[in-house]
Amino acid sequence: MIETGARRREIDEVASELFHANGYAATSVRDIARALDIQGASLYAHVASKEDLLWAIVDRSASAFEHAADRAVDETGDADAVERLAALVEAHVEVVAADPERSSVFVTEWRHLSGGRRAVIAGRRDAYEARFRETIRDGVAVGAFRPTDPAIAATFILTALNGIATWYRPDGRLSPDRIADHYVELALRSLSEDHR
Amino acid sequence: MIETGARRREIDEVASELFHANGYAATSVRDIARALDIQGASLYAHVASKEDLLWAIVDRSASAFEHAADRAVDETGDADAVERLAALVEAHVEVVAADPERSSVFVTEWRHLSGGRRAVIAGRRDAYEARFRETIRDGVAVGAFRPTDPAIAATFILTALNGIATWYRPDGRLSPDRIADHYVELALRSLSEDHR
DNA sequence: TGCGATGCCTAACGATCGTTAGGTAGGAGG
DNA sequence: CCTCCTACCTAACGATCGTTAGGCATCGCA
Repeated sequence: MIETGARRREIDEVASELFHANGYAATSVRDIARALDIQGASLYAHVASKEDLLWAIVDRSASAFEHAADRAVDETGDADAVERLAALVEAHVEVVAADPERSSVFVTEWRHLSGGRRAVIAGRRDAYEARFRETIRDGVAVGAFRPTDPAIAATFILTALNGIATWYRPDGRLSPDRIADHYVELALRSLSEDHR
Repeated sequence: MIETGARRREIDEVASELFHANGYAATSVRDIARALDIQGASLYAHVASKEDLLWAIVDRSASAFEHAADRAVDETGDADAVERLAALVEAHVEVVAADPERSSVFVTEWRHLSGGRRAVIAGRRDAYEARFRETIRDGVAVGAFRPTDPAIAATFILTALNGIATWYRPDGRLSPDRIADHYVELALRSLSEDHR
């Protein structure tokens, strides 16, 4: 029975911030408790283990990316691969900007999950990456993108996208919209046909 | 007096592997010692502290990137911005491929350095990123690249490049040369003028 | 008025952390 | 032969780790 109350959500948020700032392994349960002005042991009234905290953050973030990609693909209908890739990139940027801490924890800390959970996340990441890869493959097939290795191109674009989570701050110079516009442009052009 | 003997180099290498695989904070001194078949305390005959180990790895990796970029820029002479950016990207890929563990530790674990050292590395990273940024700015100025925000473009390209360190394995499907070729192509096209 | 949640407390557990102290075995060089 | 040096050992330090046990106050609701 997973707790989902208001207090639990506060705990998740604080944990996200600290895991983002210092990393999962370097953040102690007592660090999280101190940020909430309670004792370390008191956290265990809400959480079964430290790893469960990480799991809650990573699982929710993975779902956010998946749902955003679902929505993006649905909305573009059966448009061409170029538009679908643009929608995927835009959706990804929006998810990151909506919660950069959680997203960055998802991207960088999921390896600290143990065993089965790590495998589950690895699978979901692969599936998510496959959407980009296959959209690129489709675009190459119909001549919308230049002939290139879809796996390399997808990894290139996705690692660039994930990098946003590590540097984006809501109070920074760039609005999420501007970032999304630029990244869509950079990603699409990196696959564009003519050049020079 | 910094030790540079053969044994110390083995220790650095083992530490690189473990910091890459599990992260700095999640790797104990005794983990490193076990991989060397010695006792944890014995490491302190070679190293002053765990953080000094991280520092040695990060400092050497930073120098590798800096020297490679120096060489790349020297060799292209006063060629145009397009060629200089291509040389920078290629050099970066080569450094990563030459020692992926060390590079990935450099990219992901430098925040665990304390105080002054972290600031030093932050500065060197900024300076390195500035080379990309200014090359892009030059290219935009002379019309070799489309008009775009050089800071965003540089970050886009560099985070994609750094991502290589996390997934590249020497025994993988892709040779360093092929990766470099593809990444140069992707990076240059992302900045190219005409499109569609 | 009583009752069960809810939310936090103190105290403590065994394990593990980075690190220090002090000692020993073996090889190189005078 | 003696001495220094390198490389490692055992033992232990105080701190901190994740986690458990058991108790106490406050609240909504019957």
